[in-house]
Amino acid sequence: MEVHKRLLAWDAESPPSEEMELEELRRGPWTVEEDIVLVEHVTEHGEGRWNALARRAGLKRTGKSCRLRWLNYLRPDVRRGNITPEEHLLILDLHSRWGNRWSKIARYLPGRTDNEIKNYWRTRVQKHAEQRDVGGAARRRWTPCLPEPIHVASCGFPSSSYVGPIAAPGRPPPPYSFGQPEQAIAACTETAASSSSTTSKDSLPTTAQGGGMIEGGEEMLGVDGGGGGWAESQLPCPLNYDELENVGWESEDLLSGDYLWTVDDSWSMNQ
DNA sequence: AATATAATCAACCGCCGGAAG
DNA sequence: TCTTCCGGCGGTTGATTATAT
Repeated sequence: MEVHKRLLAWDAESPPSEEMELEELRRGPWTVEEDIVLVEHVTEHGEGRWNALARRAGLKRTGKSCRLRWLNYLRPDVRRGNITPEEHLLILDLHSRWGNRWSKIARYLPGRTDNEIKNYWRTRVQKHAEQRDVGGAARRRWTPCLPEPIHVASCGFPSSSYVGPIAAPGRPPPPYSFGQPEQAIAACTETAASSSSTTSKDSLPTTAQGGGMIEGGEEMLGVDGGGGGWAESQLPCPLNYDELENVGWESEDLLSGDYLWTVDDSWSMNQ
């Protein structure tokens, strides 16, 4: 709020010149110089009012472009590097609930941007899905299958309605480690509550859990997720990834998607 | 070593909703 | 109440890099 006031005052102090308005906007990759200017101005004046910021900074960029550059690249807390197995599973899980709500999903992955997650999904996850599924039907179905194995892996027990397979053939089942589910749920709820602008609109229906979602695969991949899902207050227990590794579930297995796909394949065979 | 192909990622575009005038 | 502006979001594109032939 304070920042906003400061920006308003800042904007009023020096209105944009006519020449600047007429100048051509730059597009394409950002230069180091532009980055420095943007970082300095955001540091000094704070985020928001991106159009004004772009003008004041003398950047020949749109406000949108500045915002995007800051959020996706220049922001100090942005995390770079490979997606970890934990993040991978979390992305799969959250996507199964909310569909392509990338910004929403990104809130649960500190330091990751919606753009990064979106790219990750399209290039790694979706690609893998296409390779594994030539027919298309299974692709639409696979995502809703994921929450339960993840739920089991992280919480140690299946949800009540789940009837699908848990363990991949030739593998030990994921560990059943009860831990403290109350704490986990509380932690998740807290996270959900602290995420900005969470409205009832964003919380998907709570009717279906686990196996109940399998039938609704088609809708699940659409924007806004469609049918079944969980409310945010029903987010998963934090993934107990260490325990997965302790019983022979390697990071590579999870990241390669083989386990996840095997789950889907097994489920398909049961039908 | 050169070329083709695939994978990755930064950036842009268009739409939508909310705030302000 | 209507209009305009701006920020946010998801989808898409295009450039760059990596890998295969």
